[in-house]
Parts: sequence; structure tokens; C-alpha cells
Amino acid sequence: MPNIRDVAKRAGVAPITVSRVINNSGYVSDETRRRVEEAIDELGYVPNMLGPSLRFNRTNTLALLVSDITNPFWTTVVRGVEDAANENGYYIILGNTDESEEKVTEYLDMMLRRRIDGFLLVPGKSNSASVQMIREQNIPVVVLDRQVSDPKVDVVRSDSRGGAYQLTQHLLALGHQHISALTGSHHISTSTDRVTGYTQAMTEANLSPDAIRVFWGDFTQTSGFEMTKQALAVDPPPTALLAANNFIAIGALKYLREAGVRVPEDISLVAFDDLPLSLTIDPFLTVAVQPAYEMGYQATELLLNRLSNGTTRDSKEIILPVEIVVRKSTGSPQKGNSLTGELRL
Amino acid sequence: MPNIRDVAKRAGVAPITVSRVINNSGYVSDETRRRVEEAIDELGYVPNMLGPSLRFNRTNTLALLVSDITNPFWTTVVRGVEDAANENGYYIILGNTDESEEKVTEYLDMMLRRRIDGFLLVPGKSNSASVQMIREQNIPVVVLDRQVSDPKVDVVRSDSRGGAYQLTQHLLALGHQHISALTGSHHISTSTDRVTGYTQAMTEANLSPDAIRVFWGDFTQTSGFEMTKQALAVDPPPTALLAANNFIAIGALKYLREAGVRVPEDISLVAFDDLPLSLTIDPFLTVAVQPAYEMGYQATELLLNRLSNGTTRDSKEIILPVEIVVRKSTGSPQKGNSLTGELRL
DNA sequence: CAATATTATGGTACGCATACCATAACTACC
DNA sequence: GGTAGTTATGGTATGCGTACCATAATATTG
Repeated sequence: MPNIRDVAKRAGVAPITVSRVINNSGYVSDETRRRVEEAIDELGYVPNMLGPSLRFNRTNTLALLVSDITNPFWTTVVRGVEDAANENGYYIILGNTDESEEKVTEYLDMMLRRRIDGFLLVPGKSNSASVQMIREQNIPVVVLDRQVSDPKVDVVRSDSRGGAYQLTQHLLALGHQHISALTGSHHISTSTDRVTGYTQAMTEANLSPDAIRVFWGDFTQTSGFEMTKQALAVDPPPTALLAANNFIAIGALKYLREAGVRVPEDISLVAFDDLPLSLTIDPFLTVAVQPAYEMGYQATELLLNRLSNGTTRDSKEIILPVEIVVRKSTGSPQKGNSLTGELRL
Repeated sequence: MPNIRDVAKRAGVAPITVSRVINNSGYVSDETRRRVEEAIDELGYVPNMLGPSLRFNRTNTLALLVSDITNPFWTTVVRGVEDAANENGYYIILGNTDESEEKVTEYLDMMLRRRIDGFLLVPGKSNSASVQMIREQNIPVVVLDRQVSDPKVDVVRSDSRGGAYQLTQHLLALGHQHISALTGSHHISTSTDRVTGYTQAMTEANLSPDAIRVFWGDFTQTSGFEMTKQALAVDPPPTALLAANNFIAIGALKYLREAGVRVPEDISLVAFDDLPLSLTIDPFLTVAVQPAYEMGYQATELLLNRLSNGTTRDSKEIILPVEIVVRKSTGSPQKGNSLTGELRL
């Protein structure tokens, strides 16, 4: 592979002049530029970024660690990150962590060895060691979607508490009193925040404290299935369910379907996260839609901002609003309502 | 940030000895190892891969260019690539190309500048200039999912022709004679291959040539919607549809639903690509499932193989089999059959 | 005991592009 | 005509880890 010296020799100039042609910097006469460009073409020269990267410790690369790209929510976040990065000349190294702190640590090490300019990451736990590891190396980090205990870290997340609050209020307004919340792990802030929002709405409605029923599991379909089974076994059974993410909602629907419970006639269901519209025939679920793309995009902009303006500025927490989309999975309790929208996706 | 010399000084050894400790290579006494590790911890030293990367032209990084990660098919491919890469100490730089050759070219250039070890890519067109560009730089490439004109390029794809052939046969066996195929662009091999399989099955069934009805659009929901509208306007109308990918199938279902056409009572529908099971309450579509994860995984293994064994070996085309999953979207034509499975995802 | 193998450590050169500084020719202006 | 600015080009030093070769001490073998 030819290097800048080969090109320079061929064009009869110094390497630095070739560099100037490539980067459109400094002064180069038209004639010289022409000769250099000719030499570049003839040799098929592609500059080696590793040189300057090593020299100036700038790789123009960001690390992006998400829990599982297979979840359409994260997919969309990734897309937002990528687009924002590319628009600014940055590229993305991707890693799926499957919520495992061990995998996070392993990735982290490899990313640091590559001298990534900055990190976008979703920590497995709120008191994540990973964020600390990065901060020790003085690399900018932006945490996606979740809160962390370290108050000096930039975070971009959506309003989980508020969204759950509104979803619960929607159910209360319809007349529901027995609402069960199905959520994820205790360690994940989105999981606990959504419970907080639910509890807040329930409390404000002056419902008896034992009306508050929270089932803790994880953000998976099977867990949603199991939690729904448990929730329905309680006496009196709930007339509405709040699923804390899309997978839990699907698991809930699966169980309800098997159990012959109709939605929304027999039970109402609200959920966090929309299902991808590109795969949806007839949107059915009443949901709190998180601005996933925006989250990725804004997090990246925040990170790039840190990169150019240094780490001095105060840490920033961007909380994106959540949009409640009322569709066909909710109705009045008991006798049902006129909505007979079939259960469709 | 400390470098290997700082560590060496602190441990009272030469840099090369630190290197040996880090990489577990050569001979190091226990005592020296202990001292070096101590120094590494104290300084929080993380080796800088850029040094050796520059020196030996190996970045342990692969470039992965897919059309759009938002499509669950690609998401799964990406997951397969990532897992295979990580198991072998490689990492992934990701790019979404949105089927635009321009974006591909731009990414390509940046990836080459980063001295990526190898490429995994989905070319926009069959006669893609991008593949040629990479080959000129002597970087190994594996093409994903699609055929390319250059016979010397490694390809990992699924059996589009065979899958479409089987899907069509399934419809024919049910007694359908008026089957319309809804497919993507002329330029994408998966699109044309699936038409070929369809045509082959129709021809072998000795149906009159004008029974073969192909609608060309693209792999999107809106295109599927439009093509379905056109397909149904033909006289006599089709009793079955073959959608060449998941988005087209969803678009078709949307139109059918709006038009009040029931599936499978009034019309049968088969499709390429499954919808993600994690988001599916009740799988409904009869589909040809592509082994997306496998495709990514095997393509990566093939690429890594090339990397270690050189580019001398003959080019290889791996064609993965497709699995036909018969579900509830297909039945006998006309009077319908007993299957009353509702349209669910 | 001499010869060979093993263990342990170190010096040097290398890969690449560019920031920084220096040089020099030419132009513009009062 | 001298000073300051503009245009054009080049030399040198730098960032980092390790392959390669060299050295030397210790252990092993016949």
C-alpha cells in the first residue's frame, strides 16, 4: 500500500504538500494540486488515519454500547447515534452488552485501547463501575436512557416517571382502580422510574396503598408472560395492566390470549415503548412512545460537544418528553366499552 | 495518559518487558511480572493499540455496512457478525447505507483510511463499484445476502430462489392458480432471485405464461401497499400473494385490511423474512425464514478465515438454506378453509 | 566439564501523517 | 524603496508498542 511519501515522490513535492492537497489546508498552487491529485489517482493512495490518530490522539471514532440491538428501541437509538456521528465526521464502534457488566467491562477495555474519542453507553446497573472506569481515563461519556449514581455524568434519557404517570392517569380516568404494574429489574433506573410514576399517580388518586401492585421481573417477553399470570391470580384481579416495556407487553398479550382474556374488553393494557411501525399492520397498543432516535441523536451531539469544548462544563441531564398515544388496548373497566378493535400489531 | 515507557520506568524494567506482561508472551519472572502489574494498576495504564496498528497494519476491526439496521432482518445479521467477531478478538465499525451507493462510497473511504482489516457489506446494486474499490486496495471483502457480478468475491447469502420456489409450490399445492408476486428493485439480486423461484414454480406447474404476474417496487411497506392495490385490480384477481420481504408483506396486509379482504379466507399470503418473534404475539404469516444470524456469523468467519489464510484461496459462495414455516396466512383458494386464525402478529 | 537448552531481559528501528517553524518569492501599499 | 502581507513549499520531530536480534545468566545433559 502506497504512503504519502510515495505520492510526494511521484508528484515531485514534499509529503506535507500532499497532506495539504488532501485536507485542503494551507496554500497549494493549482499546478501542484493537479500533479498531486494525479499521483494519488495513479497510485490508488488512501491516507492512513492511524498516523495522525497516534500522533494527536484523535480517532474520530465513538464507542456505542447498548444492551441488545435486537430490541427495536435500541436499534432506533443506534440509528440516531450513527446519523449524528456521521454528520460530524465521526464513526461508530458498536457493542452489544446483553445487560452484562462483564461484557461491558471487556468492551470498555478494548475501546479504550483503541483510543476511542468518546463513549455512549447503557450501563447495566445504576451504580455502574463501567462509567467510573471511563471517567478515570478522562474520556467523555454520555449515558443513554438510564440514570446513574454519579452526578457528574452526562445523561440523555426519556421521562420514564412522567410517562408512567400519564399512562396510569389515563387508566384511572377510564375508571380503573385495580391496576397492576409489570416491570423489569430493580437495578435499572427505567424500571424503577416507571414504577415511581405509576405509584405517584395511584397515590394521588387516593387509592388505598394495597391497590398498588408492582411485579418485578425483567424486560423480556417470558418475564412479561409470567408476571401477567401472577398479576391475574391476585384477588380481585386487575382490570388494567401497565407494562414497563415493549417485550413485557408482548409477553402479557401472549398470556392474555392464552388465558382467553380479551383486550380491551376484559382488561386494559398500556405499555412503554412503541412497536416499530414499519412492522405493524394496525397499531393497537396504547403506549408511551420514547423518542428513541432523538435520544441517540442528542446524546451524540452532547458527546461531540464535550469533545470540542472540553470536560470542564457542568454535567448535563437531558430528559426527553414521552408521547402518550392512545389506541385500542384501553377501555373502561368491567362491562367493556364499544371499542372492539381486534388485537393486532 | 501514561504510556508503556512510564510503566516501564516505574517498574524498573524495559518497555518490552511490560509488553510481554500485557500480552503474556516470552519469558517474564514472577517477581518482575508482579512489579509490572503493580505499576500498571497504579498508573491506570491502558495500552495504546494505535502504535502496533500503525506499525503492523492490523487494526482488529471489521467494517460492516448494511442497508438499514432498522430492518429486523439486518439487525439480526449484525448481531451474528458482532458475536462472531468478538469471539475472535475483532470489533465492528457499523454503517447504514440506506441502499445508497453514494453513502457506501463515502463510508468505504473512511473505513479504508482507518485501515480496517476486512469488509462485510451489502452492495446497493449487483454490479457494485464499491466491491471493486475495496478489492483494488487488497482488503478482504465478504458480500452479505446478495449476489454480485464479480465472480471472485466471497458471498454469504440465503437461497432466495429456492425459498420463493417452495413458497410458490406451497400455494400451488393448496390449489392456487392466480398468484401474484410483489417484489423489490430490479437491481437487487434477492429481489430478482425470488422472482426467478416464483416463475420457475409457476412454469413447472404448467400454468399459462400470463398467469405469471410480477410487480416490481421496493422493499418497503408503502411499496407493498401500492403493489397489492395494483395486484388486486387485475382481472381475474389473485387468490394468493407472494411478498418478497417482510416490509412488503406488512404493506400488503395493511392494504388488504383496508380493502376488507380477509387472510386467508379471501386471499392467501406468503412472505420472505420472518417478523421478530420477540415482538410477535401470535405468529400468523406463512414465511420463508432466512437464517439471518447465521448469515452474519458465517460471513464473519469466512472473512476472518481470509484474513488469516490470505487472499489466495478461491472465492467461496455460501448459500444458506431457507426454512418454510407454514402458519395461518395460507389456505385453499375461493371458499376458504377451516383455518380462521385471526390476523395477528 | 563442556556444550546446549532454557529463562530472563533489553536496544533499536519501524509504520504514518501533520503541527510547528522556517524559508522564500512575490505583491501591495504608503 | 522599504515594510508588511500573501502565496507557496519544505524539514523535522512526534506519538506508541513490538518484531527482531542480541545478551547473559542459569539449568540440563551426556
